Amino acid sequence: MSELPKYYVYKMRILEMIADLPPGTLIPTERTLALDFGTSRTTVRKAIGELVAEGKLTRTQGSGTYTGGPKITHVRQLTSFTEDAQAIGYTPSSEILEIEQLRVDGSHAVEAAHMHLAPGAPFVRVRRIRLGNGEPLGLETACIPGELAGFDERLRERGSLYATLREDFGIRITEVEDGVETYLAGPEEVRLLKVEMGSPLLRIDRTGFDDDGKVVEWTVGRFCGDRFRFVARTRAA
Amino acid sequence: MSELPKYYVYKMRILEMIADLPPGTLIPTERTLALDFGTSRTTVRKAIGELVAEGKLTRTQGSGTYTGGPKITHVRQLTSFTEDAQAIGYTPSSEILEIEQLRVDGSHAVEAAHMHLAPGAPFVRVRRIRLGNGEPLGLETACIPGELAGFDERLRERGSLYATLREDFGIRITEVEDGVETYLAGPEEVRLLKVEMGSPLLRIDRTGFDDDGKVVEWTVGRFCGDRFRFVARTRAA
DNA sequence: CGGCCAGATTGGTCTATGCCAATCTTGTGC
DNA sequence: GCACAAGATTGGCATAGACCAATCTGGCCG
Repeated sequence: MSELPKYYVYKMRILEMIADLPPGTLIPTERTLALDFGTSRTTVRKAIGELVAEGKLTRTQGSGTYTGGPKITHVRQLTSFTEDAQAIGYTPSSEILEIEQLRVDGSHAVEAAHMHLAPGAPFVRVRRIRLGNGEPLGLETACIPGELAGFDERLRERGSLYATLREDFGIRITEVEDGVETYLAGPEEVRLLKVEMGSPLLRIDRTGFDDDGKVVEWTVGRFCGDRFRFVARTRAA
Repeated sequence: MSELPKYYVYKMRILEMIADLPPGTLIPTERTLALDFGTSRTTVRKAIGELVAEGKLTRTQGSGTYTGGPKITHVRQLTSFTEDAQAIGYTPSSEILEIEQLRVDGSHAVEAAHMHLAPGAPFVRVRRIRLGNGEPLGLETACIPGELAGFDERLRERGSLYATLREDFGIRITEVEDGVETYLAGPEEVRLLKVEMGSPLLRIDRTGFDDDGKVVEWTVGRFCGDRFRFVARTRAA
């Protein structure tokens, strides 16, 4: 017996098989591969499962398993998703799920902590799906402290959160802090982002400050790790 | 039957079980949990597997499954691992695996592309394990274009790559671009970082530029997604 | 020709089971 | 008491098979 697990050996063999295939190519079925390799379907599934998590394959129940495409690179500087996505050359869009004007209560402990808000303080919460070229890339929840009259209509009109804050409400974000960590997809992400249960996501949270160092934005996004790449460029002081 | 997969239901039940437990607490065995839940061990393993990938549990063969600790946050500005890690309050260290003075050949296609080097051009490659408080956090491979005489000794002496480049070789990095994406652990990461096969990692690549915009550093790191959090802070122009 | 339905195909989940490898425990012999 | 070896425990890997759900295909019928 080899030193490596079988499923990992097959993973590498499948990787070779698909290396030169164009994106979207159908590969043999799990049952076929199991027969070819002389192993069980369970083992093949584990191998394919990792390749799916890495974005090299995609599975569709009832249809088959296909090769995947290249990653989309996302440069995030002092701009927003909408603003900088356009500059890179893919078409960004958003689907608004929910806009609410809220007041801090017991169920907003996390938000309140990040924005330094006392119980009862007003804030706006926006939940959106982020799309690139029509494909869902991530799920983003943005919170802005304060009471913003007519925010709903303004945002739907402009499309860009940052532009709306700047143009319509005079809120200027001059410094941001981005945090990135890994996260595994749960039911909500599966449903909205069309990823597999348990596939790794990038959890990106952003805190935006104004000139006075006050927190004027707090956003959490869960982006597909296999379709997304976070880039930050930093200059010397 | 519920709409959610069983393994996901059990994952949540286990999550509740361990919510209030201190880090390092032993939880029941997989076989016990399978009996308690009235399900198979395979299903319990899948549930536990995801919790492990998220860093909430750790498994040790022959010993048992234990609750995990909180994440370490890593702020990365225009500094290096060594330099900024100290500021946060945990003890960073490195274990040098390999230092080589190389020349670009066919096996260095990726490195050559990122550093804009022609075949035959010299560069130094350093492979290190990054530790925080003695625990392995990541695996980093740094490449620096050029022929750096006595680099090996200087680096081992100083410990910090950036300090060595700056103090001993007059190389100043004034701008960096960091990229972050997800990655799954393979055999090498399993061996060196003590993570599970297939667990999600943060793959962080950094390109460093000097005043002239020339690439003077290219680094790739694979950091434990469950122990690591990447933070970038950006100011307005 | 177009629309619809039945069956085949394919991935998704789960079970039951076996053996291996790392670790821990226990007891024996010195 | 201590060291070491044997056995028990625990997670790691793999198998074979079953059933479900989504999808696709092909043929029938209007």
